[in-house]
Amino acid sequence: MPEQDEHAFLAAYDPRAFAPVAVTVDVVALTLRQGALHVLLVERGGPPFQGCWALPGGFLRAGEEDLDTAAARELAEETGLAATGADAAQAALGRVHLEQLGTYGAPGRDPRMHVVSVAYLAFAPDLPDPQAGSDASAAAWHPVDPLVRPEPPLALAFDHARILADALDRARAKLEYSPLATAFLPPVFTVPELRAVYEAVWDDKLHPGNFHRKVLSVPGFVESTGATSERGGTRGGPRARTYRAGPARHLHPALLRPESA
Amino acid sequence: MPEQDEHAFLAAYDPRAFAPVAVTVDVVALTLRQGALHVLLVERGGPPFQGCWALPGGFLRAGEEDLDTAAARELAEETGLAATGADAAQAALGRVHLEQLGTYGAPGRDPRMHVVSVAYLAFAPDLPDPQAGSDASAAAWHPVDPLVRPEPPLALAFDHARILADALDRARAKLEYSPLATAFLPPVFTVPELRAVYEAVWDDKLHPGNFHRKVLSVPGFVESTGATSERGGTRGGPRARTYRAGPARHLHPALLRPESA
DNA sequence: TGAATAGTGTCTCTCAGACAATATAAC
DNA sequence: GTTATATTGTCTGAGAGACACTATTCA
Repeated sequence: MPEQDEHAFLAAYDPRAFAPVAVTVDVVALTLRQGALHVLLVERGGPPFQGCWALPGGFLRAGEEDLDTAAARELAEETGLAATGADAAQAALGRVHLEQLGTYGAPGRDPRMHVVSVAYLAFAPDLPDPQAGSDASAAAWHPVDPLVRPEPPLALAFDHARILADALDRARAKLEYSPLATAFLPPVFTVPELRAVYEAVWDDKLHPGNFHRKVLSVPGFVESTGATSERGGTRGGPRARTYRAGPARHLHPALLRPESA
Repeated sequence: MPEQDEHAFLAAYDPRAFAPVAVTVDVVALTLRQGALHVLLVERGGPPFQGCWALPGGFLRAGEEDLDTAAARELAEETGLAATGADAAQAALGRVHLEQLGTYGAPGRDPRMHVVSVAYLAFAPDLPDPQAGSDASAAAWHPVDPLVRPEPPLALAFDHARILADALDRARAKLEYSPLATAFLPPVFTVPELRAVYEAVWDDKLHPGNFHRKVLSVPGFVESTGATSERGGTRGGPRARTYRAGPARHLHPALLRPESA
């Protein structure tokens, strides 16, 4: 029997006879701050990649938790919001949308051992800065834009730049056919605020009039509250009507991205 | 320090101190046979779920291979096509489209230990039956339709019924905006054959005239060969022109599913 | 008062789908 | 010949995008 086949034979019947594999869960948490897309990063305290920024994440608690649970736990821990106990922070975390992005398992992606990372994508409303003193004392929200340039001024650890790029692709695509843009906003919002989300994620200007008509024409996307915003725009203009997220899980018809050739 | 926190502390610094996690790669291989969608299943030779049918898969070779590589290896092994060495089989395998579907890691999904499975989705042209005598002597193509009924006559092992359902959702969605329907067909095909793929996967009748015009209007979807098929339809009709898959990776505009409300 | 913005109206172009028509090949 | 199918043509309605217009609010 060739060595390769014997290798496979043993592995198929006793995984413990094999080199160990570690499973981690990493989270790409996206939020909007001052109109710009931000991602949550933590600074690594030890090698490898000491001093580099990385996506928050950690090892799966084997035998205890599902992948989704682990992702939610990591996000709560690293934002420091779980520790504060503040009602507002808890409520904000409760509205976070979390979904699986993909799994990365190239043998050399972690120099210490073979690590398989399950990446999650989180859409969050504007969350406060992570609290100092928690596990995530070296965590902060970073603007996404400089991180994805050809010459990023800040190199991410491991293959996290690739994971971030995949996350942005997914986020941009999801805005087209799902109502997840509302996950970036408070429970009550205006159509211009919703348009700002699309413009920030797609990095493109949208036609205000056409966007407004299109959003209201999609069944179940938004529901009117009957009220209007407290103030008009910062540079003038009438008060906008306010809306809540509607029950639709898919947008029909979709809001297609301009120039998406 | 509470026990839970100490647990996390140890896990963060030495995964080997933790309960082990196994990583497997499972493949949902879909093909068309006699106009119906089929999935590749293997019969389990030992407990748990002895005698049940399951998706082909196996343990990741830690330190040796990437997830994509493992999925391709499993598919080749379990179809038995890798072992035959037949040129036609090799060529068929080379045209298979393989993409990551998702990762499943609930603690109880395998009764023996915590197993995290990375599921892959494969679109294949009509492949021959798996060869007896190989590792996959108990492998066979099964029609998908009975497996997804409310009362399936054949219960799949583990959570593989759920994985199969997710795979079908993904496949149906991907036909809309990607040219992957051509992955179910030989290199040269006709528009009616392509329509048969859509009808089988979507389980719906499409309007022949409109489908034909729509396919030809999407830039880069198909390229004319200039030739026509050898024979007309089995029940009459003129010979159809033949086409190759074009260079487009995304369909613009998309081929929307009927009634996709 | 002036500038910017919310929201609506209108027009055009594209595309999806229904239906019809013609030519070709199996039986 | 009869029937089924491939392919093209035509019509209608929905929706996307461009542009224009009015009303409202900030500075």
